[in-house]
Amino acid sequence: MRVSRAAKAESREKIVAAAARRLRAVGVEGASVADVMADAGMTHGGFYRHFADKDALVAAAVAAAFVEFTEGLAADVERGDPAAVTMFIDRYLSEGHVTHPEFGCPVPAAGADIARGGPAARQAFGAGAAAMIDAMAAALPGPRRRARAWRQFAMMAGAVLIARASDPATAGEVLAAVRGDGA
Amino acid sequence: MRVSRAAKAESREKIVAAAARRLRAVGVEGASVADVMADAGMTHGGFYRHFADKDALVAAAVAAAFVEFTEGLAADVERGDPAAVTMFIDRYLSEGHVTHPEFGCPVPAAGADIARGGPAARQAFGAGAAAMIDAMAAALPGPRRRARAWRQFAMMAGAVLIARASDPATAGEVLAAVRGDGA
DNA sequence: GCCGAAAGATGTCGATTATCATCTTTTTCT
DNA sequence: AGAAAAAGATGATAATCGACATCTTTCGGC
Repeated sequence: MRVSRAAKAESREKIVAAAARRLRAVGVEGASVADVMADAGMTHGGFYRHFADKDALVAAAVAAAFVEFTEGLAADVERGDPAAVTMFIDRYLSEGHVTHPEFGCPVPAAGADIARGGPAARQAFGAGAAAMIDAMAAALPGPRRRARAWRQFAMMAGAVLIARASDPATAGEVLAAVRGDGA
Repeated sequence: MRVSRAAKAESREKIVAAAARRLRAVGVEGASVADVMADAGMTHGGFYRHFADKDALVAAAVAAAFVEFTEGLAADVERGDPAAVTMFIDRYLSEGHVTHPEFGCPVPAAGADIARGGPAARQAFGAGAAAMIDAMAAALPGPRRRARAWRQFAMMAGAVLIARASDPATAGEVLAAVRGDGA
């Protein structure tokens, strides 16, 4: 059952979107090819018409996850909203982000998995993170914006990672400490 | 071939130490029971004489990994070394730590895996992280030590995670930015 | 309109893994 | 000392997963 060019492109997008979500929810190894294809509304058979192997899918999914998660920030920055970074920080440290990694930042959700993977995924990961820093730095006032954006972002990613992996009391403590930082 | 009580305790320690290392190197799912037992110098058969299931091993290994990684810091703090935190930070952000997760901090190496695991592992993770913050805060001058320790630690963990998962250029940028922070 | 090509379905295969069963051998308790 | 218990070795099992083969059906080039 061959489909049109447009339908194939649509299929690929569905696969990548499904992988981007499932990858953040259950990790790279937990996101089986068959499960991702089922989420995309297909069977596992057609997978290798779109990707050479699972590594290629992971790389594409990481890139898509960064774009999806950064959309809001990028739009606010583009509009010149002076509260763009503050709103992004609040969202990042929100309870919703901690409890729903499948729609969240790829760094705490899949960073360690990507670190163990191939260079293609790491390239996509680094590019996605750098793009996010571009947006943050553009909306930040004062000097040394880029270094300050990296530090702020690293702190948020670490806090969400610790909060997700800890008991509720410890999670609350680290989130409160990082939320309290006015920088 | 039954062994003595002392030998059993020694076996258990070897299993936990091997799991703590392998868990940080290849992740929870990558660290198979058989591999861990082989690292400990045994076959997979005796595993369930020590642990109810793999989750129990992971919880014990996470606790051991925190203790092992925090040993140096805790000793320096105990001795009253004023540079204890500074030395810990330098070690945390060193190239050796980035490239050798098997001996490093459990947060960037296994945090996401623990977040997806059972409550026993999360309890051990939170307790280990809190103990690390105890040591840092005790050696930090000034007010609000505990919150500042959490922020510093979250930033370091996030930076190492990003560095490991990114291309070399991006990794160098985030590490330089976080190293440059005098706090 | 025809024919080669290919997207996706169905099925399979080898490898891996957590867990359990059994057996041997040595320890520990009485 | 003798008997029961158990640590660890060996082996097996059911489930899972990545990857590939094959088949069907439709698309795209002529």
